[in-house]
Amino acid sequence: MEPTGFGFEVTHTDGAARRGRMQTAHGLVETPAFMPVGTQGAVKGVTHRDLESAGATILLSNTYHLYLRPGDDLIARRGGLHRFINWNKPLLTDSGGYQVFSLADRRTVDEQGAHFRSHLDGSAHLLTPEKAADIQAQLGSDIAMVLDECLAHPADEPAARQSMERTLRWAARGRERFLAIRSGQTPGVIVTNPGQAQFGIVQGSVFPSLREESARKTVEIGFDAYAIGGLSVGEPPPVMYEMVSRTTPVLPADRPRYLMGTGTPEDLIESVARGIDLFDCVLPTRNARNGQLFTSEGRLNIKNAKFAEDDRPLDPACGCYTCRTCSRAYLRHLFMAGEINSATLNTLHNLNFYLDTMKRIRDAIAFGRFESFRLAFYQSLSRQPHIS
RNA sequence: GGCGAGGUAGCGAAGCGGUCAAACGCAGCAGACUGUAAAUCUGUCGCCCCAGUGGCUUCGAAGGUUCGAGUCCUUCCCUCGCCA
Repeated sequence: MEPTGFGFEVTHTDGAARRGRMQTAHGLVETPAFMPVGTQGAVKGVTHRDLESAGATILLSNTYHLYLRPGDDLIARRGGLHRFINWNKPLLTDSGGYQVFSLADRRTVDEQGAHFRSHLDGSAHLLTPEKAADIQAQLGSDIAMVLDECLAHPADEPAARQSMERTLRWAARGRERFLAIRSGQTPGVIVTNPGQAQFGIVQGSVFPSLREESARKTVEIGFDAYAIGGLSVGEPPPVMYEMVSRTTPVLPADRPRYLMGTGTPEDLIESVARGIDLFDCVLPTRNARNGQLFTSEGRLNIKNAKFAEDDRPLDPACGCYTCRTCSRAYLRHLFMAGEINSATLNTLHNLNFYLDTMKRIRDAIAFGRFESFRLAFYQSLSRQPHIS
Protein backbone atom coordinates (compact mmCIF):
# COMPACT_ATOMS: atom_id res chain seq x y z
CA MET A 1 0.00 0.00 0.00
CA GLU A 2 1.20 3.48 -0.89
CA PRO A 3 1.22 6.35 1.60
CA THR A 4 -1.98 7.65 0.06
CA GLY A 5 -3.89 4.60 1.21
CA PHE A 6 -4.27 3.46 -2.35
CA GLY A 7 -2.84 0.31 -3.86
CA PHE A 8 -3.45 -2.37 -6.42
CA GLU A 9 -2.30 -5.90 -6.88
CA VAL A 10 -3.02 -8.25 -9.77
CA THR A 11 -3.59 -11.70 -8.31
CA HIS A 12 -4.44 -13.70 -11.44
CA THR A 13 -4.19 -13.20 -15.16
CA ASP A 14 -5.98 -15.10 -17.89
CA GLY A 15 -5.04 -13.83 -21.32
CA ALA A 16 -5.41 -10.07 -21.08
CA ALA A 17 -8.02 -10.44 -18.34
CA ARG A 18 -6.88 -9.77 -14.78
CA ARG A 19 -8.21 -10.43 -11.34
CA GLY A 20 -6.96 -8.10 -8.64
CA ARG A 21 -7.36 -6.34 -5.33
CA MET A 22 -7.66 -2.58 -5.16
CA GLN A 23 -6.98 -1.07 -1.75
CA THR A 24 -8.56 2.27 -0.88
CA ALA A 25 -8.74 4.38 2.24
CA HIS A 26 -12.13 2.85 2.97
CA GLY A 27 -11.39 -0.74 2.11
CA LEU A 28 -10.73 -3.33 -0.48
CA VAL A 29 -12.30 -3.80 -3.89
CA GLU A 30 -12.00 -7.13 -5.67
CA THR A 31 -11.56 -6.50 -9.38
CA PRO A 32 -12.84 -6.64 -12.04
CA ALA A 33 -15.57 -4.65 -10.30
CA PHE A 34 -18.74 -2.85 -11.21
CA MET A 35 -19.53 0.39 -9.41
CA PRO A 36 -23.22 1.27 -9.11
CA VAL A 37 -23.90 4.91 -9.87
CA GLY A 38 -25.17 7.07 -7.02
CA THR A 39 -24.91 10.47 -8.63
CA GLN A 40 -26.38 12.48 -5.78
CA GLY A 41 -25.12 10.32 -2.95
CA ALA A 42 -27.70 7.59 -3.43
CA VAL A 43 -28.36 4.88 -5.96
CA LYS A 44 -31.88 5.67 -7.13
CA GLY A 45 -34.50 3.35 -5.75
CA VAL A 46 -32.42 1.30 -3.31
CA THR A 47 -30.85 1.70 0.12
CA HIS A 48 -27.20 1.25 1.05
CA ARG A 49 -28.25 -1.95 2.81
CA ASP A 50 -29.65 -3.27 -0.47
CA LEU A 51 -26.40 -2.38 -2.20
CA GLU A 52 -24.26 -4.16 0.36
CA SER A 53 -26.38 -7.29 0.22
CA ALA A 54 -26.21 -7.23 -3.57
CA GLY A 55 -22.43 -7.28 -3.24
CA ALA A 56 -21.52 -3.70 -4.09
CA THR A 57 -18.12 -2.84 -2.68
CA ILE A 58 -17.67 0.62 -4.22
CA LEU A 59 -20.07 3.32 -5.34
CA LEU A 60 -19.69 6.16 -7.77
CA SER A 61 -20.93 9.65 -7.04
CA ASN A 62 -20.71 12.96 -8.82
CA THR A 63 -18.73 16.14 -8.28
CA TYR A 64 -20.89 18.44 -10.38
CA HIS A 65 -24.19 17.39 -8.87
CA LEU A 66 -23.02 17.39 -5.25
CA TYR A 67 -21.26 20.72 -5.71
CA LEU A 68 -24.52 22.28 -6.89
CA ARG A 69 -26.62 20.52 -4.26
CA PRO A 70 -26.19 20.33 -1.33
CA GLY A 71 -22.71 21.84 -1.87
CA ASP A 72 -19.29 20.42 -1.12
CA ASP A 73 -18.77 22.90 1.72
CA LEU A 74 -21.84 21.56 3.48
CA ILE A 75 -20.68 17.99 2.95
CA ALA A 76 -17.17 18.83 4.20
CA ARG A 77 -18.71 20.30 7.37
CA ARG A 78 -20.51 16.97 7.85
CA GLY A 79 -17.11 15.25 7.74
CA GLY A 80 -17.12 14.30 4.08
CA LEU A 81 -19.28 12.25 1.76
CA HIS A 82 -18.77 8.89 3.51
CA ARG A 83 -20.06 10.22 6.80
CA PHE A 84 -22.74 12.36 5.21
CA ILE A 85 -24.36 9.48 3.31
CA ASN A 86 -23.26 6.84 5.83
CA TRP A 87 -21.46 4.62 3.34
CA ASN A 88 -18.26 3.42 4.92
CA LYS A 89 -16.92 1.54 1.93
CA PRO A 90 -15.00 2.84 -1.06
CA LEU A 91 -16.37 5.78 -3.02
CA LEU A 92 -15.29 7.16 -6.37
CA THR A 93 -16.38 10.57 -7.59
CA ASP A 94 -16.61 11.52 -11.22
CA SER A 95 -15.17 14.95 -11.88
CA GLY A 96 -18.02 16.52 -13.83
CA GLY A 97 -16.34 15.66 -17.12
CA TYR A 98 -19.39 13.67 -18.13
CA GLN A 99 -21.60 16.71 -17.55
CA VAL A 100 -19.44 18.52 -20.10
CA PHE A 101 -20.96 15.97 -22.49
CA SER A 102 -24.46 15.38 -21.13
CA LEU A 103 -25.24 19.03 -20.35
CA ALA A 104 -23.64 20.28 -23.56
CA ASP A 105 -26.47 22.72 -24.28
CA ARG A 106 -26.00 24.39 -20.91
CA ARG A 107 -22.27 24.99 -21.00
CA THR A 108 -19.34 26.34 -22.96
CA VAL A 109 -15.82 24.99 -22.76
CA ASP A 110 -12.64 26.99 -23.04
CA GLU A 111 -9.05 26.53 -21.93
CA GLN A 112 -9.91 27.61 -18.43
CA GLY A 113 -12.59 24.98 -17.89
CA ALA A 114 -16.29 24.35 -18.38
CA HIS A 115 -18.72 27.21 -17.83
CA PHE A 116 -22.09 25.78 -16.76
CA ARG A 117 -25.51 27.28 -16.32
CA SER A 118 -26.92 25.30 -13.44
CA HIS A 119 -29.76 22.98 -14.43
CA LEU A 120 -31.28 23.71 -10.99
CA ASP A 121 -31.51 27.50 -10.96
CA GLY A 122 -29.68 28.81 -14.02
CA SER A 123 -26.81 30.28 -12.01
CA ALA A 124 -23.36 30.40 -13.64
CA HIS A 125 -20.55 28.12 -12.47
CA LEU A 126 -17.03 27.57 -13.71
CA LEU A 127 -15.65 24.09 -13.28
CA THR A 128 -11.90 24.08 -13.76
CA PRO A 129 -9.49 21.17 -13.27
CA GLU A 130 -8.39 22.86 -10.03
CA LYS A 131 -11.96 23.41 -8.84
CA ALA A 132 -12.87 19.79 -9.58
CA ALA A 133 -9.91 18.64 -7.46
CA ASP A 134 -10.88 21.03 -4.63
CA ILE A 135 -14.51 19.88 -4.58
CA GLN A 136 -13.50 16.23 -4.55
CA ALA A 137 -11.00 16.88 -1.73
CA GLN A 138 -13.85 18.31 0.30
CA LEU A 139 -16.14 15.42 -0.60
CA GLY A 140 -13.35 13.07 0.44
CA SER A 141 -14.04 10.28 -1.99
CA ASP A 142 -11.45 7.49 -2.06
CA ILE A 143 -10.88 7.98 -5.75
CA ALA A 144 -11.11 11.40 -7.40
CA MET A 145 -11.26 11.70 -11.16
CA VAL A 146 -9.38 14.43 -12.95
CA LEU A 147 -11.52 16.86 -14.95
CA ASP A 148 -11.62 15.85 -18.60
CA GLU A 149 -13.63 16.76 -21.66
CA CYS A 150 -15.92 13.89 -22.61
CA LEU A 151 -16.27 14.50 -26.33
CA ALA A 152 -19.49 13.69 -28.18
CA HIS A 153 -19.55 11.09 -30.92
CA PRO A 154 -19.02 11.44 -33.82
CA ALA A 155 -16.12 13.90 -33.90
CA ASP A 156 -13.62 14.41 -36.71
CA GLU A 157 -9.97 13.77 -36.05
CA PRO A 158 -8.80 17.40 -35.79
CA ALA A 159 -11.54 18.17 -33.27
CA ALA A 160 -10.79 14.96 -31.38
CA ARG A 161 -7.09 15.83 -31.24
CA GLN A 162 -7.80 19.33 -30.02
CA SER A 163 -10.11 18.04 -27.31
CA MET A 164 -7.70 15.26 -26.31
CA GLU A 165 -4.83 17.73 -26.02
CA ARG A 166 -6.91 20.06 -23.89
CA THR A 167 -7.81 17.14 -21.65
CA LEU A 168 -4.05 16.49 -21.28
CA ARG A 169 -3.41 20.10 -20.24
CA TRP A 170 -6.32 19.90 -17.82
CA ALA A 171 -4.90 16.63 -16.50
CA ALA A 172 -1.56 18.27 -15.71
CA ARG A 173 -3.33 21.14 -13.93
CA GLY A 174 -5.66 18.79 -12.08
CA ARG A 175 -2.79 16.62 -10.97
CA GLU A 176 -0.76 19.57 -9.80
CA ARG A 177 -3.67 20.86 -7.77
CA PHE A 178 -4.31 17.42 -6.29
CA LEU A 179 -0.68 17.16 -5.15
CA ALA A 180 -0.81 20.68 -3.73
CA ILE A 181 -3.91 19.78 -1.73
CA ARG A 182 -2.29 16.60 -0.48
CA SER A 183 0.79 18.47 0.73
CA GLY A 184 -1.29 21.04 2.56
CA GLN A 185 -0.64 24.00 0.28
CA THR A 186 -4.31 24.88 -0.20
CA PRO A 187 -5.52 26.44 3.06
CA GLY A 188 -9.08 27.09 1.83
CA VAL A 189 -9.74 23.45 1.04
CA ILE A 190 -11.03 21.10 3.75
CA VAL A 191 -9.47 17.69 3.18
CA THR A 192 -11.91 15.09 4.51
CA ASN A 193 -10.00 12.04 3.26
CA PRO A 194 -6.18 12.21 3.40
CA GLY A 195 -6.02 8.83 1.66
CA GLN A 196 -7.73 10.00 -1.50
CA ALA A 197 -6.29 8.79 -4.81
CA GLN A 198 -6.63 10.45 -8.20
CA PHE A 199 -7.14 8.82 -11.59
CA GLY A 200 -6.24 10.29 -14.97
CA ILE A 201 -8.52 9.90 -17.98
CA VAL A 202 -7.59 8.87 -21.52
CA GLN A 203 -9.50 10.53 -24.39
CA GLY A 204 -9.10 10.48 -28.18
CA SER A 205 -12.55 9.62 -29.52
CA VAL A 206 -12.47 6.67 -31.94
CA PHE A 207 -8.96 7.30 -33.31
CA PRO A 208 -6.44 4.64 -32.25
CA SER A 209 -3.42 6.88 -32.64
CA LEU A 210 -5.04 9.60 -30.52
CA ARG A 211 -6.01 7.04 -27.89
CA GLU A 212 -2.46 5.72 -27.74
CA GLU A 213 -0.96 9.18 -27.55
CA SER A 214 -3.44 10.26 -24.88
CA ALA A 215 -2.70 7.15 -22.82
CA ARG A 216 1.07 7.60 -23.09
CA LYS A 217 1.00 11.27 -22.13
CA THR A 218 -1.51 10.82 -19.34
CA VAL A 219 0.73 8.15 -17.86
CA GLU A 220 3.66 10.56 -18.18
CA ILE A 221 1.82 13.03 -15.97
CA GLY A 222 1.56 10.25 -13.39
CA PHE A 223 -1.69 9.34 -11.65
CA ASP A 224 -2.57 6.67 -9.12
CA ALA A 225 -4.39 4.85 -11.90
CA TYR A 226 -5.97 5.46 -15.29
CA ALA A 227 -9.40 5.53 -16.81
CA ILE A 228 -10.61 5.36 -20.38
CA GLY A 229 -13.24 8.00 -21.00
CA GLY A 230 -15.24 9.26 -23.95
CA LEU A 231 -16.53 5.83 -24.94
CA SER A 232 -20.06 4.41 -24.74
CA VAL A 233 -21.26 7.69 -26.17
CA GLY A 234 -22.94 6.29 -29.26
CA GLU A 235 -20.14 4.59 -31.18
CA PRO A 236 -20.74 0.95 -32.23
CA PRO A 237 -19.60 -1.59 -29.61
CA PRO A 238 -16.88 -3.11 -31.83
CA VAL A 239 -15.35 0.36 -32.18
CA MET A 240 -15.32 0.75 -28.43
CA TYR A 241 -13.73 -2.68 -27.98
CA GLU A 242 -11.07 -1.73 -30.50
CA MET A 243 -10.31 1.51 -28.63
CA VAL A 244 -10.00 -0.44 -25.39
CA SER A 245 -7.70 -2.97 -27.06
CA ARG A 246 -5.47 -0.18 -28.31
CA THR A 247 -5.37 1.63 -24.99
CA THR A 248 -4.89 -0.96 -22.23
CA PRO A 249 -1.43 -2.11 -23.45
CA VAL A 250 -0.21 1.49 -23.07
CA LEU A 251 -1.43 1.70 -19.46
CA PRO A 252 0.75 0.38 -16.63
CA ALA A 253 -0.02 -3.24 -15.80
CA ASP A 254 0.34 -2.64 -12.06
CA ARG A 255 -2.44 -0.06 -11.88
CA PRO A 256 -6.19 -0.58 -12.18
CA ARG A 257 -7.80 0.39 -15.48
CA TYR A 258 -11.23 1.91 -15.37
CA LEU A 259 -13.53 2.02 -18.40
CA MET A 260 -15.88 4.89 -17.65
CA GLY A 261 -19.61 4.70 -18.25
CA THR A 262 -19.70 1.15 -19.58
CA GLY A 263 -21.83 -0.78 -20.20
CA THR A 264 -24.02 -3.68 -21.22
CA PRO A 265 -23.18 -7.10 -19.77
CA GLU A 266 -21.53 -7.95 -23.10
CA ASP A 267 -19.49 -4.75 -22.90
CA LEU A 268 -18.23 -5.73 -19.46
CA ILE A 269 -17.10 -9.15 -20.58
CA GLU A 270 -15.48 -7.90 -23.77
CA SER A 271 -13.68 -5.17 -21.86
CA VAL A 272 -12.43 -7.46 -19.12
CA ALA A 273 -11.08 -9.63 -21.93
CA ARG A 274 -9.08 -6.56 -22.98
CA GLY A 275 -7.64 -5.81 -19.57
CA ILE A 276 -10.21 -3.57 -17.83
CA ASP A 277 -10.62 -3.76 -14.03
CA LEU A 278 -13.31 -1.22 -13.15
CA PHE A 279 -16.65 -0.21 -14.59
CA ASP A 280 -19.55 2.04 -13.80
CA CYS A 281 -22.76 2.49 -15.71
CA VAL A 282 -26.28 3.80 -15.16
CA LEU A 283 -27.73 1.11 -17.42
CA PRO A 284 -28.71 -1.41 -14.72
CA THR A 285 -30.28 1.25 -12.51
CA ARG A 286 -31.86 3.54 -15.11
CA ASN A 287 -33.16 0.71 -17.26
CA ALA A 288 -34.59 -0.96 -14.18
CA ARG A 289 -36.69 2.12 -13.53
CA ASN A 290 -37.76 2.08 -17.17
CA GLY A 291 -38.80 -1.57 -17.07
CA GLN A 292 -35.86 -3.23 -18.78
CA LEU A 293 -34.39 -6.12 -16.84
CA PHE A 294 -31.11 -7.90 -17.51
CA THR A 295 -31.26 -11.67 -17.12
CA SER A 296 -29.07 -14.67 -17.79
CA GLU A 297 -31.10 -15.15 -20.97
CA GLY A 298 -30.86 -11.57 -22.18
CA ARG A 299 -32.87 -8.41 -21.73
CA LEU A 300 -36.56 -8.46 -20.95
CA ASN A 301 -39.03 -5.61 -20.93
CA ILE A 302 -41.40 -6.15 -18.04
CA LYS A 303 -43.91 -3.76 -19.64
CA ASN A 304 -44.68 -6.25 -22.39
CA ALA A 305 -48.24 -7.63 -22.38
CA LYS A 306 -46.89 -11.17 -22.66
CA PHE A 307 -45.82 -11.03 -19.01
CA ALA A 308 -49.26 -10.10 -17.69
CA GLU A 309 -49.95 -13.64 -16.48
CA ASP A 310 -46.42 -15.01 -16.37
CA ASP A 311 -45.96 -16.58 -12.93
CA ARG A 312 -42.26 -17.34 -13.36
CA PRO A 313 -39.52 -15.31 -11.67
CA LEU A 314 -37.67 -12.77 -13.79
CA ASP A 315 -34.60 -14.91 -14.02
CA PRO A 316 -34.81 -18.49 -12.73
CA ALA A 317 -31.01 -18.49 -12.45
CA CYS A 318 -31.00 -15.47 -10.13
CA GLY A 319 -31.11 -15.65 -6.34
CA CYS A 320 -31.88 -12.00 -5.63
CA TYR A 321 -34.75 -10.88 -3.40
CA THR A 322 -36.84 -9.86 -6.41
CA CYS A 323 -36.42 -13.20 -8.15
CA ARG A 324 -37.02 -15.15 -4.94
CA THR A 325 -40.24 -13.35 -4.09
CA CYS A 326 -41.87 -11.84 -7.20
CA SER A 327 -43.46 -13.21 -10.34
CA ARG A 328 -43.11 -11.47 -13.69
CA ALA A 329 -46.87 -10.86 -13.58
CA TYR A 330 -46.55 -9.03 -10.27
CA LEU A 331 -43.53 -7.02 -11.41
CA ARG A 332 -45.39 -6.02 -14.57
CA HIS A 333 -48.39 -4.96 -12.53
CA LEU A 334 -46.22 -2.84 -10.23
CA PHE A 335 -44.59 -1.14 -13.21
CA MET A 336 -47.87 -0.49 -15.00
CA ALA A 337 -49.39 0.86 -11.80
CA GLY A 338 -46.45 3.20 -11.26
CA GLU A 339 -45.74 1.75 -7.84
CA ILE A 340 -42.46 2.92 -6.28
CA ASN A 341 -41.69 -0.69 -5.37
CA SER A 342 -41.37 -1.39 -9.07
CA ALA A 343 -38.26 0.79 -9.30
CA THR A 344 -36.83 -0.72 -6.15
CA LEU A 345 -37.42 -4.37 -7.04
CA ASN A 346 -36.24 -3.91 -10.62
CA THR A 347 -33.12 -2.02 -9.54
CA LEU A 348 -32.37 -4.65 -6.95
CA HIS A 349 -32.49 -7.35 -9.58
CA ASN A 350 -30.46 -5.54 -12.24
CA LEU A 351 -27.74 -4.64 -9.76
CA ASN A 352 -27.68 -8.19 -8.45
CA PHE A 353 -27.35 -9.44 -11.99
CA TYR A 354 -24.51 -7.06 -12.77
CA LEU A 355 -22.64 -7.67 -9.53
CA ASP A 356 -23.14 -11.41 -9.79
CA THR A 357 -21.84 -11.33 -13.35
CA MET A 358 -18.73 -9.55 -12.10
CA LYS A 359 -18.26 -12.15 -9.40
CA ARG A 360 -18.50 -14.93 -11.97
CA ILE A 361 -15.99 -13.09 -14.12
CA ARG A 362 -13.57 -12.85 -11.17
CA ASP A 363 -14.01 -16.53 -10.38
CA ALA A 364 -13.54 -17.51 -14.01
CA ILE A 365 -10.28 -15.58 -14.20
CA ALA A 366 -9.06 -17.10 -10.96
CA PHE A 367 -9.66 -20.56 -12.39
CA GLY A 368 -8.14 -19.70 -15.75
CA ARG A 369 -11.47 -20.27 -17.47
CA PHE A 370 -12.39 -16.78 -18.58
CA GLU A 371 -12.62 -17.62 -22.29
CA SER A 372 -14.97 -20.52 -21.71
CA PHE A 373 -17.02 -18.28 -19.40
CA ARG A 374 -17.20 -15.71 -22.19
CA LEU A 375 -18.37 -18.27 -24.73
CA ALA A 376 -20.92 -19.72 -22.31
CA PHE A 377 -22.26 -16.23 -21.67
CA TYR A 378 -22.98 -15.67 -25.36
CA GLN A 379 -24.46 -19.14 -25.61
CA SER A 380 -26.93 -18.37 -22.82
CA LEU A 381 -28.05 -15.32 -24.81
CA SER A 382 -28.32 -17.44 -27.97
CA ARG A 383 -25.89 -15.03 -29.59
CA GLN A 384 -22.63 -15.31 -31.42
CA PRO A 385 -19.61 -14.19 -29.41
CA HIS A 386 -17.86 -11.01 -30.44
CA ILE A 387 -14.79 -11.67 -32.55
CA SER A 388 -12.11 -9.03 -32.73
C1' G B 1 -94.73 17.31 -17.04
C1' G B 2 -91.98 22.36 -18.28
C1' C B 3 -87.35 24.84 -19.36
C1' G B 4 -82.14 24.47 -20.30
C1' A B 5 -77.45 21.86 -21.52
C1' G B 6 -75.52 17.78 -23.92
C1' G B 7 -74.64 12.80 -26.58
C1' U B 8 -67.51 12.57 -30.94
C1' A B 9 -62.58 6.64 -31.24
C1' G B 10 -61.46 2.27 -24.54
C1' C B 11 -62.12 6.94 -21.14
C1' G B 12 -62.03 12.40 -20.84
C1' A B 13 -62.34 16.25 -24.37
C1' A B 14 -61.67 19.69 -28.97
C1' G B 15 -64.38 20.43 -33.34
C1' C B 16 -69.23 25.34 -35.18
C1' G B 17 -70.07 23.45 -43.92
C1' G B 18 -64.88 21.27 -47.35
C1' U B 19 -57.65 21.01 -45.75
C1' C B 20 -61.65 15.24 -40.50
C1' A B 21 -60.20 8.84 -39.64
C1' A B 22 -61.18 13.53 -36.51
C1' A B 23 -56.61 18.18 -32.14
C1' C B 24 -55.11 17.25 -27.09
C1' G B 25 -54.74 14.32 -22.44
C1' C B 26 -55.19 9.51 -20.21
C1' A B 27 -55.28 4.33 -20.77
C1' G B 28 -53.34 0.56 -24.31
C1' C B 29 -49.31 -1.48 -27.61
C1' A B 30 -44.13 -1.36 -28.89
C1' G B 31 -39.14 0.72 -28.87
C1' A B 32 -34.94 3.45 -26.82
C1' C B 33 -31.79 4.26 -22.61
C1' U B 34 -24.05 3.04 -21.48
C1' G B 35 -18.63 8.38 -16.14
C1' U B 36 -27.87 9.94 -14.43
C1' A B 37 -31.29 17.34 -15.51
C1' A B 38 -34.30 10.33 -16.75
C1' A B 39 -39.86 6.28 -12.13
C1' U B 40 -37.57 9.54 -18.64
C1' C B 41 -38.03 9.91 -23.85
C1' U B 42 -39.82 8.21 -28.79
C1' G B 43 -43.19 5.80 -32.00
C1' U B 44 -47.99 3.86 -32.52
C1' C B 45 -52.91 4.08 -31.26
C1' G B 46 -61.13 2.87 -36.26
C1' C B 47 -60.79 -1.57 -39.79
C1' C B 48 -58.07 -3.72 -44.18
C1' C B 49 -53.95 -4.24 -47.19
C1' C B 50 -49.30 -4.60 -52.03
C1' A B 51 -48.42 0.22 -46.06
C1' G B 52 -49.63 4.68 -49.68
C1' U B 53 -50.82 12.33 -51.34
C1' G B 54 -54.06 3.49 -50.69
C1' G B 55 -59.11 1.13 -49.79
C1' C B 56 -63.31 0.80 -46.43
C1' U B 57 -66.65 2.15 -42.34
C1' U B 58 -67.40 6.13 -38.45
C1' C B 59 -68.84 11.29 -34.69
C1' G B 60 -76.65 8.63 -30.28
C1' A B 61 -80.69 6.75 -34.33
C1' A B 62 -83.45 7.69 -38.71
C1' G B 63 -84.64 11.03 -42.43
C1' G B 64 -83.57 15.71 -44.98
C1' U B 65 -80.85 20.37 -47.01
C1' U B 66 -76.15 20.87 -49.84
C1' C B 67 -71.57 19.70 -55.16
C1' G B 68 -69.97 18.42 -50.04
C1' A B 69 -72.42 17.24 -43.12
C1' G B 70 -69.12 15.48 -36.93
C1' U B 71 -70.57 20.51 -38.12
C1' C B 72 -77.26 23.03 -40.79
C1' C B 73 -82.84 21.26 -40.46
C1' U B 74 -86.79 17.57 -38.71
C1' U B 75 -88.34 13.57 -35.73
C1' C B 76 -87.07 9.98 -32.24
C1' C B 77 -83.96 7.74 -28.22
C1' C B 78 -80.79 8.63 -24.08
C1' U B 79 -78.06 11.51 -20.20
C1' C B 80 -77.41 15.74 -16.83
C1' G B 81 -79.18 20.41 -14.32
C1' C B 82 -83.15 23.65 -12.67
C1' C B 83 -88.46 24.14 -11.94
C1' A B 84 -93.17 21.42 -10.94
